[in-house]
Amino acid sequence: MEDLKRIKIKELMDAPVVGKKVNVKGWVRTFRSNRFIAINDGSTINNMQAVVDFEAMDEQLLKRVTTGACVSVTGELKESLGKGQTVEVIVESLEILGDADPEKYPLQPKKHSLEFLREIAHLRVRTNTFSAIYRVRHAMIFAVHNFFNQKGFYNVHTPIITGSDAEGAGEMFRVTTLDLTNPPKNEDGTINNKEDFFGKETNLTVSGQLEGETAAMGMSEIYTFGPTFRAENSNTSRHLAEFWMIEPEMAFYDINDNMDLAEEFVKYLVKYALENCKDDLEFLNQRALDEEKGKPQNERSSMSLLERLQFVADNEFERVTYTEAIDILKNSKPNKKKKFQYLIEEWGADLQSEHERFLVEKHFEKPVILYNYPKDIKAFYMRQNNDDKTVAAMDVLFPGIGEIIGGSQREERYDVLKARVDELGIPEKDLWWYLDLRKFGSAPHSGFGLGFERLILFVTGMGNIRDVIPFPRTPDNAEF
RNA sequence: UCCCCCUUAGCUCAGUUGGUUAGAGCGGCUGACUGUUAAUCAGUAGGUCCUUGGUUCGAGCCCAAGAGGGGGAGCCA
Repeated sequence: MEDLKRIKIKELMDAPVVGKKVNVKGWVRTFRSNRFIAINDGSTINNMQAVVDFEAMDEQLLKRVTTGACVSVTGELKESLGKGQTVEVIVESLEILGDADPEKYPLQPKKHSLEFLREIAHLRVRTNTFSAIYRVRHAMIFAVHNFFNQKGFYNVHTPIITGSDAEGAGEMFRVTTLDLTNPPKNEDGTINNKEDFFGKETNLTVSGQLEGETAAMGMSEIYTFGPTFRAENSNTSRHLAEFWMIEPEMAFYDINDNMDLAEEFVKYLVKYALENCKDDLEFLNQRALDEEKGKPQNERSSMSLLERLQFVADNEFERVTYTEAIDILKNSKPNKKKKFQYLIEEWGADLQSEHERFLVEKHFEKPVILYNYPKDIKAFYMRQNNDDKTVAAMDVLFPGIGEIIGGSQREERYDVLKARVDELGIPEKDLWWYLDLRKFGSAPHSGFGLGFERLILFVTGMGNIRDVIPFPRTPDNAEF
């Protein structure tokens, strides 16, 4: 084979130079008519068609061109005679880089269930659906940094191993180097954590917020984007034990500034996807439509994926206080007809997902930001409002997904925060540095957390969060 | 953690009231054809009916326990 530099399929398709000799490497999707090899290299959802003259080629070599095999083809780029593509490579030389035994290779040129593909997560990236999802995921990662960079926010790496167990966002994964079969003990029989690597009990982070706040109290506007770990025994299509979270934290922002930023942020991401992931979103749009064909009419969504994304980009989110939401729910049909599993009786009740869904999907039919929640159902660090009953918390709720963002204005008044910490019995030794922020140059500030995979669920139209991260970690599953 | 559903060929699924040799489509293989688009046509192979135990003359089908998967709830992002 001639020594020709490999070119990506995306490059060839974006700017095809007909008549040029090119080398393409990738994985065989199908080999039709003993003549047409559909090659995909992951640079785009589109395949490059390579045309071989089977009468002039080694039959044994062509036999090895099977679904899943990795090949390198070299030849002239020509306008395609067929209809499905504009250009194709007329193969002069063909090399098999890696065989794939068709009797054993699990992917076939046919539709596979998502459940089956989850079991072969190391190979599912070779399907249109998953490569499309991962390309969109990449675009969203890029867009997150782009958005904040343009706005003058600084990215901060908060620790993944944390020594404070006061974050209160959920069950934590223990990090230890102690010998679990024979751990060092104190005289009273408890484990002696002083012997552990850090000389104390440590865990994987459940949120970078508290550390993020320290950064905001010196750099004004920061954001984190990192892995987050929750050892909750959650078995749903919206929860992962290991996920990625974006947490901006802004000095001098009140709850309204916070909601403005959250809305602007999500809209930016959705618009970015619409503008930069056209091919992939069109494929995912069609995939979702095909999937819905199998569903009864009343379970189908009123808008297609692309329409939904455009709708979110174009329309104001509805902003409703908790108190207003309770009124709406109390007087709603399902509440009066006792259709809710949990009926709304009075102010103070925690909203269940059936209530959130009603507000978002039935009542307003658009994304909703709920804010000013009762303080008793929210975290200790949220700023108490003047009514003495509510805190300046806000949740952004999305159709089909529920809470995509949770945030608040933070309590910046030392006395108020200290009283709340004491009231809840949170040990001050874990939070002394957090309280210090309120002692020295405190400032009103706000922030929120966006669950990255939940955003990807929305943007790709997928239904299960295990399909929008390459290797999902969930209870009882850490395969791969 | 709780509730519900599922597990039959490589994949997606059918399998009647408990009855003789468990089926289809797709995929694989063999051959034909050759400008195809998940190519087409013909033929063909392929089964621990999730596991264990039980009921029965007889279990893919009934019962119990377990494993795996899915949907929903809670928790949350």
